Amino acid sequence: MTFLDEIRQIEKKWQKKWQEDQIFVGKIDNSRPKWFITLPYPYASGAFHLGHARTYNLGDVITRFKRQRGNNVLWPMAFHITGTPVLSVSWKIKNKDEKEWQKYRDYVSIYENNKKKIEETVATFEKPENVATYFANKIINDFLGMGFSIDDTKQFTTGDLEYNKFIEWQYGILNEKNLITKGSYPILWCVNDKNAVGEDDIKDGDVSKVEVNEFVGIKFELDNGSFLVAATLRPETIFGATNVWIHPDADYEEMQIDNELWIVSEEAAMKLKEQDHQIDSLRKLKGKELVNQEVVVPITSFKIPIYPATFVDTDHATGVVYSVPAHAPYDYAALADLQRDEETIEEYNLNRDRLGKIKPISLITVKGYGEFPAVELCEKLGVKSQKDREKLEEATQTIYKDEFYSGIMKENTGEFEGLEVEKAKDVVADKLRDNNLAAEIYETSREAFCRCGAQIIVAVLQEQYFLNYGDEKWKETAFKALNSMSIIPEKYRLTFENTFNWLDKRPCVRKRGLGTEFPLTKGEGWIIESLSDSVIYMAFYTVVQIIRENQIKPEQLKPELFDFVFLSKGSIEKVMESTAISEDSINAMKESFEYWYPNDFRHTAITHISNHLSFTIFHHVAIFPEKYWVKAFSLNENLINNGEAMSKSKGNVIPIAHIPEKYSVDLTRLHLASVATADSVLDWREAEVNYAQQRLKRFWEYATSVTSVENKEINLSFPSKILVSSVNSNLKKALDAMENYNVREFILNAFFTNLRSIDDFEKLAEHIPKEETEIVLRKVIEKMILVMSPVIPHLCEELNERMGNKQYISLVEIPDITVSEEDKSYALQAKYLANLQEDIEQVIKLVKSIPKKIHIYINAEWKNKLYDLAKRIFEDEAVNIGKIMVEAKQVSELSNYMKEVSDIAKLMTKNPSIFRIEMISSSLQKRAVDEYKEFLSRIFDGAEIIVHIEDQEVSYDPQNKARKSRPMKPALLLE
RNA sequence: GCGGGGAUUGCCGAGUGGUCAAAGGCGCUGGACUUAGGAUCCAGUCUUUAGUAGUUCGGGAGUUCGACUCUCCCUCCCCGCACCA
Repeated sequence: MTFLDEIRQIEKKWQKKWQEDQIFVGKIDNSRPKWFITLPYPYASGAFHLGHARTYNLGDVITRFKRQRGNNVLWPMAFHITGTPVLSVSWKIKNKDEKEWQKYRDYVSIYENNKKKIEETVATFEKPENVATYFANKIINDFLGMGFSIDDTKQFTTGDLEYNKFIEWQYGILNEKNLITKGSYPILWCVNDKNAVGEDDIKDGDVSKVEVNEFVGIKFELDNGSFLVAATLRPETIFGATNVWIHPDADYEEMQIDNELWIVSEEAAMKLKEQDHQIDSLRKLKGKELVNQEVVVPITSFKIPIYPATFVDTDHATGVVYSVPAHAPYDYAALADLQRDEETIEEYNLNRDRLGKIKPISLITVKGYGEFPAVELCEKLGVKSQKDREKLEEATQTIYKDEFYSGIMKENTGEFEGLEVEKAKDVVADKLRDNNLAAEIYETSREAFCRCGAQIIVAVLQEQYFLNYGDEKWKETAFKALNSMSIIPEKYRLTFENTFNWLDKRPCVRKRGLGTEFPLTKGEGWIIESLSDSVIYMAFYTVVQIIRENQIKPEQLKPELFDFVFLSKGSIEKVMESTAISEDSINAMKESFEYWYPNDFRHTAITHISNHLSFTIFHHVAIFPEKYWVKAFSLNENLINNGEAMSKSKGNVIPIAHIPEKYSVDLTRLHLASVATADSVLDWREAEVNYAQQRLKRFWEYATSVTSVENKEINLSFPSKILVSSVNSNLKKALDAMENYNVREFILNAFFTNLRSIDDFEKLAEHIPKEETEIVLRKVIEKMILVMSPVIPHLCEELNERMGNKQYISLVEIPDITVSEEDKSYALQAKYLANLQEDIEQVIKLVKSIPKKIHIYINAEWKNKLYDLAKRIFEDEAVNIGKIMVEAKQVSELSNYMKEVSDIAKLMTKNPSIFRIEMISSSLQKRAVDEYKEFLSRIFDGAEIIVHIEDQEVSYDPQNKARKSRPMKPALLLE
């Protein structure tokens, strides 16, 4: 059996045991500090992959660590199913959307081999609840299969009726506190379904995003008093309008709109009906009927003609365009076309003279362009006519950008002169609107179609409800909460602050998707938006189990119950009376909430900062008193696979369900948590996983070789002491790292560095009695498995059991580790010897001959004194030889060596870091070398090792090397 | 554009004021084991040298006794920008 096969069995064995004994179920225990961690509940619309595993794995390592440091831990899990994705999946499955079917066949085949079964399962997804149930089950199993120490007894989904009641309560409070406001709001809309659409519902919506664009519809008055409405993204160019373009062959419509008469294209009329206007169609007309009429330009009051142009798209905005040939490439091209198009001039009987006199009107100065940017660019790109769409698009984009960011309004724009285009745009639009010369018109950013085939337009919803995150007091309190929270890593705090500042009104209800009905508009079909229903649900974990166990019905979950349980408002008698829930149940809920809350730690991926996590803070401060605000957010970056983002199309997605067989759980856990810091992108590379596997295997081999060794106290030899001390200080460093939730650092010290210490020790093993090496190894391994069990819990449980312990190591407390002076000294000695060995090796390499004798000259103790002196006086100032000399002269041990002192001082000026090292005394250096002599001799092919101390025991020094010795750096002579 | 993050030795990546020529991995070179190894283990991997010294951490300037680490400018790269989970 291979190593991986062996540990895979072990992993399954322990997961089963943990489950059977329910060891991770959170229960109230007042004897220990509680610690309530949450990770966002998964959205159950598909299988989870390695990227998710990274986040949850980090959460588990931290959770297990906290648990083993004496905390009473609760880590529950629920599932998110509200919102549109699940619904959209069902819809597509039902409608036999082949792409979606294949996607879900792929998902199901992660868990299922039988083809027939796969088809059957996917077929059930035509019901949204089946999608959610199926994947919720799979995901929790995936998680348990990763050994995550989740309490799975407090599960719920956001579709549960009990949860809906909880959300209703929450929105009731938000409404009472006036944090919900009303207004109109533009959204993408399917004309067939009469419903809002999301990215999922739009054809190729995932490939090319569709956005809502806000146009300014400018009203050009006709002689008869009705308005020809031209839509633009650039209202500031109104001063350069030379004429209006109409598609001569297209259909237009005259209509009564909000007490005015407008003429727009037929398509536009249809769209405007959805944009919060009262509309009565009066008559249809062809574009050509308008040609040659005149209109009045708002603000300037110029009279300009209406001309025909075929580039006009009646399905885009209003189908009416005003021409600004100086700054709009299309307009310039169309004008040029028309001016030389005799046939059209004849056909519409255009006034040649007037047409010929139309010249571009420049109104914006832009860096890098002359008077007429559009003319310039058209010539540069070789635009021949208005049919050169591609070139014209490019030119339009370029000019739009350049003028937007660096354009300045010219003197012919009157009061707007000198304004930057970026600002003028809004100011001009405001002026037009204020004078009733313009209206908002919305259009999609590209032509888009719903999956049902119908066109997608922009509709304006009235009576839309918003969460008013812009509310000053709310924001202020949220900042207060943020400031008192831990953000881990701290560097993400700034992102939160930016998000807070930017947050404003946010629509919180929608007409589609699963979710809780909005309590303020019962019966109107408004659903609470699914990010807005997921912000304080951590509180629900604390009571859901009690609700279920006592068979409390959803309708009993009235607001006054939650008021009492969560906010201590009202009296229990009244709550009992109105809800008919028993006193015990109510008290149990209250006790549980008050015990577990607040949420001490919430860990997730950084993508949630700008929405979910920020909302969580906002809603907590709105609902709960300060003592229940979330205490800490911890974040991690994404995961990529061999340098590339994981994606279905690349076929490089690794599902969590495949991890145990493909790698092994503990191997994956170890590698995920140690290969990158939380705040950097983790690149999953097979070669590196392989390395982790080798190290894990090595650890396993060391560990299993000593599980049956009897643990008894013996006298330790020097190498054993070094091992024990370094492992101890490594573990101490590991625990310190965890104080800051630095998991990578933790594992590097607790595992990889320790393993290396053991490797080093093993090299010396043949000089040590076998019994001693085994006992020492066992002692060390025992400590390691305890500290490492949060990371590789399965292997540690197994080793723990093999060592004869009955208790789950996952529940054994990791004690504080102290590093004694002795430990420190051994660590320094070990380092000293390692450096010494390296130095010798280096010299050997250079001389390219094998020495018979190696003389080691250890420095005289006064040099240590000198280093100490320098350390003291030059803490943060430049090394000054004079000062050293003056100070040294006053120290009796140094005053005899002033010549040498000055030599070393020179060295110190050159390299001020040499004296900042940690040192051991020369006698300790000697002792260490003596202890190590035998081993040194062995690695250097039996060379004789002769130790000297400068000024004391120098029996042989033909090259006067002893003088060159420095603390921690003995001089060498090889012969 | 705004906001955030980043640029490290052949590659991937640690490191955030002094034991830094800079962890670890990969790759490469040599060795061990070997009549096989794409397996495993050991060693080496900027230049130079009896353990020294020199030049390096996107480019430029500055702060400091001292900078890969701090400040400013420049160049390039990545991510987010809302109603979507």
